Amino acid sequence: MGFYDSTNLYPDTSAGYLIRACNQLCHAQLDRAFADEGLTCVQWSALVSIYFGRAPTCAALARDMAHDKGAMTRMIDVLEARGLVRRDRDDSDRRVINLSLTEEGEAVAMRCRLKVIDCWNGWFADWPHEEIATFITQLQRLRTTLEASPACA
Amino acid sequence: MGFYDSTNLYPDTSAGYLIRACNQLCHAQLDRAFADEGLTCVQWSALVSIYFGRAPTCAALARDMAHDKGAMTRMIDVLEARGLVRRDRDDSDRRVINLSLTEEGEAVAMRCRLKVIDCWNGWFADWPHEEIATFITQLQRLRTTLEASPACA
DNA sequence: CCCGATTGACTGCCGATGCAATGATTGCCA
DNA sequence: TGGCAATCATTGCATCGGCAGTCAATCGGG
Repeated sequence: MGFYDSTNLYPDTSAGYLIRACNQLCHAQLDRAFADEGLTCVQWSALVSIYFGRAPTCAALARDMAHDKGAMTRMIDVLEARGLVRRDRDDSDRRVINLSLTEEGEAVAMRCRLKVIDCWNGWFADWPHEEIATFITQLQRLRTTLEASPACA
Repeated sequence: MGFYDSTNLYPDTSAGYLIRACNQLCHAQLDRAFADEGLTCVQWSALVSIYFGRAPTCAALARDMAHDKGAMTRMIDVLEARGLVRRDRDDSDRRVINLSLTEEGEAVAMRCRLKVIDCWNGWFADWPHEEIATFITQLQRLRTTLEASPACA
């Protein structure tokens, strides 16, 4: 019935294993690429999420990035202290603190974005564009599934 | 030339962003699935890598999992203390310590493997098998590229 | 109108991770 | 043969992330 059974799930054929490895390697490389901006890969992701309006608040940002809420608060502390992010309490709902980028925050995020574009174009250099597109679509699909899956047996 | 440019790299279309999200979500779910065995997702990966002979030593295991070498030592400490992993100093090269699973280690790893198979079959339930296969192939390819890429501009 | 449930931000605590340095061992090359 | 580089395991150190708990604000049902 299913794709996997006891005869074909090995480290080298396991989607989870491969995704983990890709994430680790990509993460490490981007961290190095961002070093001269004093940013972390994760911090940059947060800036971009805010920039493109995916996450108006701290809790939404944590959900969007599948990141811990508490850790996110501390991370925004850092980014705010560096003058990259602004916190403004919401008028209609006083629990909420709205996030936005400062001018410098936008500038840094966009500079780093160019670096990321270069990295990925390098890694995808040999791939037909069509194949990249389906790969991205599949990742989106998997992500949606995982978000919807509350637990597994 | 490249696939990405300033007009199409967004959180929702970025491979890195999506891979990170999938990894986080999958990781969290597997951690919960392994809770009754007292194992972490990462610990299980280590057991499996050893089991299938991908990583005879601690350093090789760290490389295979794109994990920190120092952290790996401590992780093996834990697994050894629980009686899941054995350490044996190599005869020919006295620097290296060979790793192997105890009987209980094998048993735990295989029990967890069944859970992982169930999880992934659930997540891939709607996918044609052919599509899953190409997805895995693409992940392998990306992993190889990332391993070979020393740095990026 | 009030009380319980929910949501958002924040904090303390613990374990895990990444980095750098150390000591021991081996291999290589002049 | 002697010394230098590389590799392996290990260990501090600082940081980060996940979990649980707290407080404040909002929402919804009786």
